[in-house]
Amino acid sequence: MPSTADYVKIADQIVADIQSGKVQPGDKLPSLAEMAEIYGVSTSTIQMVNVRLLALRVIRRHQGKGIYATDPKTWMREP
Amino acid sequence: MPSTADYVKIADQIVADIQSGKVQPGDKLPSLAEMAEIYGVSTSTIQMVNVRLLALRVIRRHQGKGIYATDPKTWMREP
DNA sequence: CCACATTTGTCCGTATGTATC
DNA sequence: AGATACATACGGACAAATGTG
Repeated sequence: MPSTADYVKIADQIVADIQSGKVQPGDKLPSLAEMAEIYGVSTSTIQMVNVRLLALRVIRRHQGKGIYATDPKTWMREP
Repeated sequence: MPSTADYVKIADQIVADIQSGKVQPGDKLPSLAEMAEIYGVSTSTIQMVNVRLLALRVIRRHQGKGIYATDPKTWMREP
């Protein structure tokens, strides 16, 4: 049984939080350091989460400001 | 002008190579070490490329074997 | 305008694990 | 058993953007 990687699990969790409305589009997510603390991983792992979520357009990053949730309507989806 | 990151440029180039037919679905891509050599970056950067391309389903990775191109018809796309 | 702290952005090197050949 | 190759995670270094004082 191939267990899912931490960075995929964390990314999926964030996706679920936005889809459920727990996190609203435009909301600022915790900082890199805070997320590393929350999920018990390094900031490097959180960066992989961000690369994944950015490719899917689930988040937008603004250097020096923060990371923000987008509208699920704009997400990438299967063909 | 925001300069694009290396890992995004490399990922986009691989996407273009598949879309143009230069790389066919099912083709094996160069190994991590070879790609790092080809593009003049570290294997860590190539891993970021893979995280991005995997999220978009442009590649499939098979541990111990290699990395393979998928059919563009199965890629993620905008809504 | 300048100095500083905070935060994200990118890249690198390394260690360890797992799958394949 | 050994070599090769991908998979994941970590820590560090430096840059760039922002906000505050």
